Amino acid sequence: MESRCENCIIRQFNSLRAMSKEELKKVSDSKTTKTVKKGEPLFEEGDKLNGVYCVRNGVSKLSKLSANGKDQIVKLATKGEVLGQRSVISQESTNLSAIAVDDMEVCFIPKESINNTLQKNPNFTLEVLRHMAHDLKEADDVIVNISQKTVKQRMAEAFLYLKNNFGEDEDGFLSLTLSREDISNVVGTATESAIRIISEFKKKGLIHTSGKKIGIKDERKLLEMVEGF
Amino acid sequence: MESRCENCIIRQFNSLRAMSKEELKKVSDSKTTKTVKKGEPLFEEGDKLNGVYCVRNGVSKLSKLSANGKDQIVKLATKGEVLGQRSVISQESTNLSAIAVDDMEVCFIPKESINNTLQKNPNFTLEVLRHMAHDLKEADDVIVNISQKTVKQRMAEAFLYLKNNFGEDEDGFLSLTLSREDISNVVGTATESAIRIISEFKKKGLIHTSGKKIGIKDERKLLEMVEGF
DNA sequence: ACAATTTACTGATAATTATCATATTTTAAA
DNA sequence: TTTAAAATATGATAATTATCAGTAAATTGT
Repeated sequence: MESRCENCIIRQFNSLRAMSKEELKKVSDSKTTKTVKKGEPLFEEGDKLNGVYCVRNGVSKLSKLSANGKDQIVKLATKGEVLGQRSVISQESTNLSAIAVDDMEVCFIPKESINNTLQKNPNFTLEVLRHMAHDLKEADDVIVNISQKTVKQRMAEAFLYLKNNFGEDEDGFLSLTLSREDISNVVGTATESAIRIISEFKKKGLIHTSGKKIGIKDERKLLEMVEGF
Repeated sequence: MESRCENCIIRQFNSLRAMSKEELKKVSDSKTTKTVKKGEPLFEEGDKLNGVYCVRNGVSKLSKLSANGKDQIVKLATKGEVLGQRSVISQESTNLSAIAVDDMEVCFIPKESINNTLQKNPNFTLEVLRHMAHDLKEADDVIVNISQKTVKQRMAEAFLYLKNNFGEDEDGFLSLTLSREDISNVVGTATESAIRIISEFKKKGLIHTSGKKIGIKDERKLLEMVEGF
């Protein structure tokens, strides 16, 4: 496993690619590598972050606790994504928790390295800005989806999203296996409702399951459902 | 009315304050001032923007059309806010429409001025980044609110939001008067449902109305409702 | 000032979604 | 391996919210 940022392929997927060689060296010297086990937090809502986390492996859910005690998952972050940027940039405590959905391997980069580069390298700043602009656009889409689509449509969308972003295994199941509760927290519905819809989709031949694993059977019909047919 | 950016107070509220004198002069020379009448669009979903709009006066709703034909209002932008930034930065067409809720006065700043400064002035880029980080955080809050709160709670929240962000007039009505439909599009519900809840709040003495104007009567109870009591 | 149009409102009802209760299966721990 | 705990599943029911139909009020243009 390569341990120098200069040679890390992961970098190509995030804003760190806009750093200069020297900047990367500094980052690499200051970074630490951590493993986080499934279910453990990288950080929690309200924490003040002393740096960002670059995901090398595994998946993390970014979620926010609501007043009624339910979590809402706002994003699923995987290989190449940088977590905690927003908090470091705005120098506020995070509004989200990051919890490992898989076993993860992450690099922790102290905020000093980031802030330094932000102030000196406009290319890097611009790259971060582009990423954040993209995230914001996605967030707008999520808002519209949640408020204008039915739970059934959002469930269908969630499965397609999981397929497109995390792929399938050899047996045709979604590579990322979420608990029913996590699924309901992505979709923004009660766990029982999510389970019920999974059963319904199964009966209709849209998906198949095996334990908690879910596979997509009829992508077209799922897509039609999202579109509202 | 001052027409040079260098002397414009509005600037203090947005990222333009991080521009240098020379940069501001260039912006000022290239900008054009427009008035937009109530109901008219600044730009529409899918447009490619050739610049950003700095709001001098009035309020604009930023909304996105959903598949079922309803608009979702994602943000209400007022004096000092810069619209279209995201689109210009990511060089994509906008995902949102901006429509005047009031008569507006805006300055249009061609994207060249912005892009130039973004590449040369890290302070400016960082400032824009901070703003975007803030917007993203707010978007997360909206997501959690919509998915975890009831329509009634979101209505209560919307009224408090309008009071806190746009204030009240001499008679105790919210300064920003939205149509019932716009309110429902902010909250993410059917117009009839919004109207029904307004009637209910009125009966309970939480608000009072006069025509389409709405005033807050019992802020505390509204707050309690938002919190879930 | 008046007709035309849009917006606001109300009731009845249907559809969607959440909640509670409980059974079953799976997973983890002793 | 057995037991306990957690996750999944399903039914019954209640609560919430949307939709449709229709009336009243307000706004706009002439």
